[in-house]
Amino acid sequence: MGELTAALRKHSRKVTGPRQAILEVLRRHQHPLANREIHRALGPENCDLATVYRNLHTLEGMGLVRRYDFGDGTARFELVPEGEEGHHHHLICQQCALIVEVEECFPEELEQALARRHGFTGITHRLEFFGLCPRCAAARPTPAD
Amino acid sequence: MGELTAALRKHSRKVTGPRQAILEVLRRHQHPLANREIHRALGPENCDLATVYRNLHTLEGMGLVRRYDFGDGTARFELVPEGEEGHHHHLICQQCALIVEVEECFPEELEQALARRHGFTGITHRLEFFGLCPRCAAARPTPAD
DNA sequence: ACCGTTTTGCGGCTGGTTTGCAAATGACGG
DNA sequence: CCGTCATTTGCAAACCAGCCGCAAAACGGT
Repeated sequence: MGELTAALRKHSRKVTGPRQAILEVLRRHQHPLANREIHRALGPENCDLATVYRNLHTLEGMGLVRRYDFGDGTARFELVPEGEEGHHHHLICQQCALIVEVEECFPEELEQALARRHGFTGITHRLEFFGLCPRCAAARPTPAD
Repeated sequence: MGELTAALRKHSRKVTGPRQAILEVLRRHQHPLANREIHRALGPENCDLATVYRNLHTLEGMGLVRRYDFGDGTARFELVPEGEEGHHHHLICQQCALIVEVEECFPEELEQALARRHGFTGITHRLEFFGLCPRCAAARPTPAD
């Protein structure tokens, strides 16, 4: 993939096996993946876990990959689609960890107003939704009040 | 404070020194506090760090305390005010960690629509804002593009 | 093919959080 | 006021995601 090569060149980085393999894994999976999961998908034999960590950090810095935090103490990563700019959020099932991508986003004008009111600049936000997916809700009718 | 006692009773929990002390610390501070900070405020002599962790977990489960995640790998806790139901969010300076409470929240109707569309129930969300506070912005004019 | 720079693998280490276990403590009935 | 029993605490060790240093291996441009 030329895009990877180009991005790496621009940062004087090298096109290595692990890097390509990691992006390939992310390309195959459409959900945020944890370092550990990527490592497992690569085959622990082929690449050290530390290398996975380092590369995701690097790729994130180059904007090829986006980091998500679901609050469980594990960072997850998704491939940033071609020319894609804006971020998106997720709806996560608290039971089975099913992840659904969500296009809703916090209203831009509200965010700007908020920033202005407090004099903050360069404002961003982190937003994730949690709930019980249909499958899990069916399997567990009423969670015992 | 009878509310603490009542809540503890309801869960067959005991009213212990550390528990009261922890709530007292949270009552005095209006910002989310990390376990370590609470421990320090208590005087490391008076209560073990592990106890702080355990109690915050317990208190969270009883709804007396609310957990916040600012994405730095450290959980923070705030006292839930009397009869307070709704949560609130925070605006955090990425430079100096200044925390401002914000009343803006993700639009209820959008969240409901989102849940309905995907068949999710019991939906909640986690939302925090990040940016550069006025002080830090002044101290660091242009973050070098 | 050569050389300088970047990466990798490996082991060790950090910092937040949890757990096992024996001793201490709170709740409650007598 | 005291004994009993479940809960809680302190302590230390275990855990876990993530990070670091270093020597060896891989890459890119010549």
